Amino acid sequence: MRRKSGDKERSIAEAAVKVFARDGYHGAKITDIAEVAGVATGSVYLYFHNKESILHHLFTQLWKGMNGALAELLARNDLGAREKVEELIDTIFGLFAPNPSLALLFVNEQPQLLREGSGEFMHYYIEFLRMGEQVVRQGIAAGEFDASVDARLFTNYVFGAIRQVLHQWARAPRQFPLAAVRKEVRHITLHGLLPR
Amino acid sequence: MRRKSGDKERSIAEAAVKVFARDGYHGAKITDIAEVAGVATGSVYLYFHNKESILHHLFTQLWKGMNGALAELLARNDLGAREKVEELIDTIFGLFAPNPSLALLFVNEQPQLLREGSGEFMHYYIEFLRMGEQVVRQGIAAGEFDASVDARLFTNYVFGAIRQVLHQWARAPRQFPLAAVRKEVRHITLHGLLPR
Amino acid sequence: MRRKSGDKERSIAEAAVKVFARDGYHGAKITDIAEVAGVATGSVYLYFHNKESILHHLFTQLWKGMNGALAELLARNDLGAREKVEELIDTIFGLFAPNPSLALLFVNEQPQLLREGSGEFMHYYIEFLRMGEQVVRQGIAAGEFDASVDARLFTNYVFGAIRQVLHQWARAPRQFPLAAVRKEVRHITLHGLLPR
Amino acid sequence: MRRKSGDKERSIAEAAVKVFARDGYHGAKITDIAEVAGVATGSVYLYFHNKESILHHLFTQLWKGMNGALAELLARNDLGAREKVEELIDTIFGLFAPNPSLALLFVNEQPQLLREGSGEFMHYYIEFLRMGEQVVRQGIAAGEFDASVDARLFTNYVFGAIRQVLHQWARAPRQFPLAAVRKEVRHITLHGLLPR
DNA sequence: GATGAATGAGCCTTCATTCAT
DNA sequence: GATGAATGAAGGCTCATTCAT
Repeated sequence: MRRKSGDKERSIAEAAVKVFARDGYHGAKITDIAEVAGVATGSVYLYFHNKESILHHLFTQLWKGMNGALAELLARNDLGAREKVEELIDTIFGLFAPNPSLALLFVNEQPQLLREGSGEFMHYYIEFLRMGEQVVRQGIAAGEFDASVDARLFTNYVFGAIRQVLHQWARAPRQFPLAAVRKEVRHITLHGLLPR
Repeated sequence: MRRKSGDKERSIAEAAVKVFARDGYHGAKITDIAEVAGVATGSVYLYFHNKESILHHLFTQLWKGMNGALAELLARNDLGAREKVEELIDTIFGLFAPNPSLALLFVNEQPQLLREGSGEFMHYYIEFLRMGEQVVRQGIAAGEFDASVDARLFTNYVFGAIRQVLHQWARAPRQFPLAAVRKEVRHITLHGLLPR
Repeated sequence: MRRKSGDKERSIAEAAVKVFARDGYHGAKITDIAEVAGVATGSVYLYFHNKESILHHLFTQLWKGMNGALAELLARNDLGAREKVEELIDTIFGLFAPNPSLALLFVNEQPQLLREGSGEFMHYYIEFLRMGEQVVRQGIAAGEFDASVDARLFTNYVFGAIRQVLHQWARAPRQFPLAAVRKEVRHITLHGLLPR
Repeated sequence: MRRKSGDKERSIAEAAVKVFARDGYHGAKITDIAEVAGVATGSVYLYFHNKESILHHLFTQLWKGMNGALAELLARNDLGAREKVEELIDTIFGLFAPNPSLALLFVNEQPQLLREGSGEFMHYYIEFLRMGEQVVRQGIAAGEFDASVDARLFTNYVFGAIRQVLHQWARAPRQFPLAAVRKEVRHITLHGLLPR
């Protein structure tokens, strides 16, 4: 059985993750991506409109996934707000765990993409944050969370924290074992630095 | 003859902050930096060896400042660990407050620079994190902080959180008034999400 | 797909000979070479690493040819030393005859290249001179040549003489018809200025 | 006593000889010449119109000297044609002997200058060759030289030969001691390669 | 006159994108 | 669809020249 053409698109996308992570978006050459993907340079343009659209495709995929996971979580009635937060942290880590390159890409290039402020992924990103805020608000309303916390700011705060920690892990997976990191993050997020 | 003026170097550096923040390092053109600085293109090269060295200069300055502030804080005997943490957060915000562009530059380009893993600023950056850890450890030893916290991870966590929050502020200073943000960050960092 | 054609490399090389001869190496613009070659600017870099390597390529080719011709000559048993010298002079002229631009390039740029003292062509150049000396020494040993002549110096002397004469010819082929020049050079080289 | 301003012009010219010889005309930077001359960059332009004119000045001086020496020689009645040729060779070597850099400059840059075909020095250069031819013709007429020699070509031939030999000497004065070289050149020029 | 900082035109080179095969 | 050679726009950097001091 021959590979379907969808496979080629996927292999280009996967190659792009690696090369973008390794060389940075601007340092990455289309030719290198094609080589890693095992296709000809020109073939990249059969599946993607241009270099930028590859990056956007990756971020759209990524944020669609994060968004979907959070949406699912939000809908569950069997979990309290705190459990949802814990679950969300686990989900995010789980999403990146198999692919450190993806984490590096995510950490390194997201700021640049935000500068432009456009792209399909923005939709998912913004909604993701909004849903995050909602969880916090629900928790506050239910008395589970500290009422003095600003939901929007807190969401950003945690989001940035997790990104940095993911970055450390992706750069040196041995020094920062993911299981430990994940647990620690949950704890800090919930309890802060002061002792109970 | 005309004397080489420190003013000109500074104005180029300041222009670079603006243009790098606006267009990103790779999108920034030396010609634009020169224009914003009010000098000729070639003059940039009287003060900086090349484009990259401008960026490194800015980050070195930045981290020297952060590092110095933290070193000073660390040396003070009149403050407890918690007060030091609070003070540090204030200091960082204070450092960026007058210059949102600097915050954007800092957030956008630092990941790229870390990928290379070299540069004078790295020294200050690494020591900065190390000193951060030390404050946390002192606090734990003094019983001020939760002993179950991992100092290194926590420092990274907070660092990432602050970066993200700064980013939000720099992109929309009105929506995220700095004073409020700063206070909130102190609170979350210390108490976490759960109510006391 | 389009196949990388040896023709294109050759046409770039030939264009480079013309443009280098006309404008000098430093005055020559890659864009002009590409234009003369009938290719796009960027195509030059598909076949050559950079401007300098084009020049080196040309000189390597040139000296490989000169070297090969002399090596062949040296190996022949059917010729005496005097005949070899005569033949060599003819060969050199024959090599440049179809291409005055090549002679100009050779005369104008060789000194600059020697200043650097590196490059693949140096190997062939040095060996060429060494073989020239050897012919002279053989002639002396066989009693064909004046024993008081210093082989090394003589080789350089004649080499310089021929270069200058070639230069004159290349600048004004009409005024210095090659056949006459060639004959005259043979005569002077062997007999000098004084009458027999 | 203060240095006269003529000194400054001379020191720039001398510096230019060194720097041009070392780096080549195109590789030489005005700033470097100024530095070697011990003056400010801008001062160079008080004495020379531009970079090219420095080179032309040097070559004009050089050829004026060569020209003058030959003119003097030509006018002497006490010497035969052969003695004049010998004397001329000695004169040329004598002119460069104290300054190898000048010889390098002369050898390396003359071809480039001839490409342009203009400049005051051309006048002296052409007349120099013409006088050289005249000596040869006088010698032929007097029965001192081989009548079958073409005066013009011979002059060029010898000129090129001497240039190359000078080049070798200037690059490695030890390996090619000037006195020996000079004597050898006289011999070859007069007698050629064949034994008497 | 002297200085050297400032200028800006110019060119080599890269690489995203195209297109003949 | 697939290929990879070909394209050419764009920009970092140099350095001869100028000019304010």
